[in-house]
Amino acid sequence: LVTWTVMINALAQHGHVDEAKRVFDSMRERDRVSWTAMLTAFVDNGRLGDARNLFAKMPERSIFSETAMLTALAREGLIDEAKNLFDSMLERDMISWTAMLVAYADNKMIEEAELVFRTMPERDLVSWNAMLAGYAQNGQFDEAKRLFARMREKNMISLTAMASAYAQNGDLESTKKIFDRMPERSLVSWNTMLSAYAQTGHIEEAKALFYAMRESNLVSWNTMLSAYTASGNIPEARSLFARMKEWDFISWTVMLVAYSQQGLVEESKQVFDEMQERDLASWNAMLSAYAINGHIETARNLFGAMEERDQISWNIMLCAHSRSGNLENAKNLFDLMREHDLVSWNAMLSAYSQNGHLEYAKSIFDRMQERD
RNA sequence: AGAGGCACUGUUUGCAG
Repeated sequence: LVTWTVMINALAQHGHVDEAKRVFDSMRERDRVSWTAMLTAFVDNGRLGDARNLFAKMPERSIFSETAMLTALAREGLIDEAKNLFDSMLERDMISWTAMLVAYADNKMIEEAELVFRTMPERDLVSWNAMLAGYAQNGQFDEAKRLFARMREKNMISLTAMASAYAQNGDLESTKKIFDRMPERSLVSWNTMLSAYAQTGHIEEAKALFYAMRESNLVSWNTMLSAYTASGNIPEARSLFARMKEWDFISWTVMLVAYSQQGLVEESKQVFDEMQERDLASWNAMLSAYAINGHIETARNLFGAMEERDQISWNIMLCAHSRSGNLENAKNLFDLMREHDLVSWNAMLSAYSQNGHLEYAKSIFDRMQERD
């Protein structure tokens, strides 16, 4: 039984989910461990539907399978379902509480995450790290710093998370200070340092670090790629892109955006067309390429052709109309949107002000729930 | 002896910077 379960894990880790499922189906007996192993096999390979079916069919749930399912739901943005599952759990341990914390943080619900962190019965280093990363990833830099200062125990992950928060804030010096003082560094830590150089335009340092790294992965290559594109160095970016062994959505999108930022929409479109598969962010990037380069009609058509749209897609169109002073279109879009975030409100604010409706702009401003 | 939680890269936010 154990051997078979190990097999499922191994197969799933190499992306052979269907093989894993065949092994699972052929097992004479299964225990809770093998059920959970199969569940995470689906989850790790992005098969939420299968994971749900399996979860529904499980003879007995355990805290393991429930936590795994909770995380899977949250990663798909199904935070309400994740919360319901959490509430229905018969027992919860530190891991499931932390999973719930992360579920909120991943869905940008930082206050809820905070509440979980404060109310959970006990916290270990992972919980602290999760809260720290939650702050950092949601742009709550001061909160991150404060929490970091309060931590009585820190490991490599805590240090890397804090370094990353500094990097995001453009504070190269502090990032480097943490990095240099780290007792041990993982590839992720190195990538974080690389990213700090990239974001602050220190190309030479980025390059030196990149080539000095003992090992590198796709994230390192993508980061180096964005170091070049962020500084407008398309030729170097192209050459690096050509030397890459593998590419993911991010690599392609970085190139697409680079062209768009130089006003080279045709080149962006070429990149887009060369992509074998596209995710929503790459569609949005293409949409934005048209929108910010004055091809609003083309953007509109693309928007209409998209199978899936998120808040960002809508904002791109809204901002395009707002920028071009088309108040009516902006307003229509705004009314059609399900949700309005800061970006959408700002776009409307700017549209009204541009058209001389200052008082109305003021009234929008007063109605905004969040401001920055 | 086998299963669940944490860190790194891309897409939207102005006539100011």
